[in-house]
Amino acid sequence: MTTNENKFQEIISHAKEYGFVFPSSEIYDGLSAVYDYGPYGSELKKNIRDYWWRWMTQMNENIVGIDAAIFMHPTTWKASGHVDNFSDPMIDNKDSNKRYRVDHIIEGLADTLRSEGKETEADKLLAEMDALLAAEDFAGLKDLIYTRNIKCSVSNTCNWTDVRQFNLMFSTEIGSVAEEADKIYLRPETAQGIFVNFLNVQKTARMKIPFGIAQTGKAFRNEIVARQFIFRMREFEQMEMQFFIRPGTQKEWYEYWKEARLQWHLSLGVKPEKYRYHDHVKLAHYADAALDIEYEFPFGFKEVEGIHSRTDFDLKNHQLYSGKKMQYFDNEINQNYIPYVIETSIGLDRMFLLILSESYAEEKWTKEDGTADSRVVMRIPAKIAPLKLAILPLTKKDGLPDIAKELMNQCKPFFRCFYEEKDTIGKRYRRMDAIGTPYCVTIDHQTKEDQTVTIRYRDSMQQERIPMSQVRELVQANML
RNA sequence: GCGGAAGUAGCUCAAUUGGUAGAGCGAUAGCCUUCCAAGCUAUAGGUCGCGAGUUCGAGACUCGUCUUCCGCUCCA
Repeated sequence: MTTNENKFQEIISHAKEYGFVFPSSEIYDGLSAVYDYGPYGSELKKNIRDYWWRWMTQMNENIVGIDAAIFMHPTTWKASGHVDNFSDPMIDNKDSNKRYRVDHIIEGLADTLRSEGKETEADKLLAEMDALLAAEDFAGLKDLIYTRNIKCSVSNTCNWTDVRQFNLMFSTEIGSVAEEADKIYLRPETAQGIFVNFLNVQKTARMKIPFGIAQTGKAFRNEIVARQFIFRMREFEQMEMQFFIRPGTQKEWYEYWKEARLQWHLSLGVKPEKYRYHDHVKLAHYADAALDIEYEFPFGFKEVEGIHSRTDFDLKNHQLYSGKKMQYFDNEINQNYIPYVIETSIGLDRMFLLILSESYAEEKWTKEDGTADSRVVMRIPAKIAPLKLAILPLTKKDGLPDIAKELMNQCKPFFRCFYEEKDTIGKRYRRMDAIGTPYCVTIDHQTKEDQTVTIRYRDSMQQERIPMSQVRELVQANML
């Protein structure tokens, strides 16, 4: 465990030192739990996003993409249930100025009762609380806290404020005059942008059920605690796909996407034993089945992607709130219905962290002359590596840089290349290992005679001589 | 949010009892022309996280504050 924690620290340091991830606004001491992606990080993130996008849309003829706005009509979030469910009643103690979730302090009392053997009393208390929460009876909740004499653990007093709703959605005002009616939210999930466009997409792209709509984009949640580097951030990017299906077929499609999405992860060469499914016991308000695909991060198994069977909850509610029919006419069975939905939702930032965790390695070995040698290598899969190819003239004399630049010009329209003539060749290889460049090509004096170059492979450190004319094809062949 | 720890150059760390802020690595430029880091020369880079206080004098002591990490908490 200790070594894993160290490894996590090393990954974070490495990410900063080599231009993958910086703390946001670092010159102002940073902004808590907000991060910026650097030169190599932004490339890697883009490549992960593109790889997902191609796999979802290009490789599935029945899935199309959209790019919806972050701002949405306020009613969207009433229909989706976020206004009611994405928030928790809170209460503040006036003496200590501490804020608590109401259900937590009441559950705390129930636990105390249980530990005193008063099981039935504890159950009765929780039942009472659930009824009040369901009825949104905030005054009743406050009474409950007072009559049970629940005290603040800091000030040890009962001097409470009223119970208030604390929303986990970020809000802002649209328009230059701040009025209640103009209050809008930053989307807490990208999914709703897909649901409200269901009819537009289905009609314009002439989609037939079953079909999917994919989208990537930023979402915002005002988490009480955001931690663990880029794992839990208040601003994050999702890659989501909503798959619309005939009601009653949700079980089989749920199973299908559960398996298909794991295959996507494995296609990046991640070891299968690092993944596991985690079925949700407590289901969210919209779901009739849900699971997480978890990855073993240095800090334990954590969710990377969620597969949710969302039923017709979202479309049905948008139909209710908007008054627009969110229906599909199915020719095969000659019926109108509101489609059911299977959602696959993956956190791009989490996937990024997964790739860093999986790729980062420190290697040590003994050289032929008996001295120790080592390197830090990022074994990032070639298809998503920030740089694909480094082109290195062995020396900067004898016209070698000219040949190298010629190869550079041949390759750079097709993939990201990097040119470097500074320092010894070994040092340049190490630098490329540290940012995960899968291929290095060296131009030497022999190149001038027979047009061959040395290609060096990052993972094996093996090298071989190939004709310079084959470099582009070789790299491209390994990018898919 | 609570508790604990930490913050000095890009990184890792020094600086005696409170007395002029240093090294290695890295970076940049040049030399060398070398197929797996750590050869030579030079240069740049720091209001010691920030703000007060004590003191003739603070990187060091005191208080506050910010940030990060760990644990708890939270987590659609």
